[in-house]
Amino acid sequence: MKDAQERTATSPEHTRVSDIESHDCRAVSGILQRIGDKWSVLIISRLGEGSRRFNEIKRMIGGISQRMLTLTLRNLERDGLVKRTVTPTVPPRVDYELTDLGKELLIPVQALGAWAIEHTPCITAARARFDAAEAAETPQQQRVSTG
Amino acid sequence: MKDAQERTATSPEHTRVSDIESHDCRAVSGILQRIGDKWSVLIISRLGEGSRRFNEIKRMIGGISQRMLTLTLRNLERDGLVKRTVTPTVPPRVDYELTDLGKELLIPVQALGAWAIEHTPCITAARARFDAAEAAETPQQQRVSTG
DNA sequence: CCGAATCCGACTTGATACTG
DNA sequence: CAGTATCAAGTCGGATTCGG
Repeated sequence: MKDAQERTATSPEHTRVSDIESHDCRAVSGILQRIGDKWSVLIISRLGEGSRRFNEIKRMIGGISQRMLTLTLRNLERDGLVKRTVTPTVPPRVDYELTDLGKELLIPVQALGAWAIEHTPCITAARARFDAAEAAETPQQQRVSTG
Repeated sequence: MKDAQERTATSPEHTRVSDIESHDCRAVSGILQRIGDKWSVLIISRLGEGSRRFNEIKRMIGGISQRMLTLTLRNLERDGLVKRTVTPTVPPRVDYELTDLGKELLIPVQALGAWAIEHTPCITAARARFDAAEAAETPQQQRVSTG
């Protein structure tokens, strides 16, 4: 509780940016930032296969630190997306699994995932094209004319 | 180009985290971080209605700085999601619109958006519950037992 | 009107060490 | 095994300023 930086940073007072028209989009944006935070989707996907233990998840993902795993898991739990079950045995055991809400989220997330997998080559190609074009014109021009 | 910090930060060499099984998930994660970066979804949504000018988007979203709008738009353009059209008139005019790829992305994004709008109350409630429970046990205990 | 460049604060992420 | 605490670095985002 010292830093108070690890929780959600959505300022409740700052929500009224301009008008009511954007409240839908902000909701979407908020969800996307929660699940788009680099680890959440990976975890949710793994958990979609079934209940998993802490280090099991850690091992499956590979590259995540305990800190980030704990943090992400707690945020997910906080949002009611995953359920945490502790078994106070001598070697402590904690299992995580998706809640019904989490399982529902899995559906649109996987849809997006399917899109991503299908179109990643397109995006990669687009980036290559863009970078090439940028590199070709930067030395002398801004971004207009040339042809 | 001084800082070179504004472009994508996905390390190409670091992609091989552990094994091949996670390559799908990392693709999803990558896409999610692109579109989950606080402004992309808002912009894509607005652009889904049709072609828009720079300050038009800025005004519609409200709360975004030129810097972020420019940056986000360029990243989106780089990924082949939006098309940029300049009209070199005396007051410069630049229009942005979704490409076909962008329009396709709009579909799963809107699905996720629908989910978000529908379940935001659930999540908010879950958060409230979690925070209340946390506040009730933190003063003396960690996260186990209590009852 | 569109956008680039700079400065700077805040949040995020990670490495490491320590506890139960 | 599971989780916390601390510290350092990297990235993001915003205000401001300047140019076409």
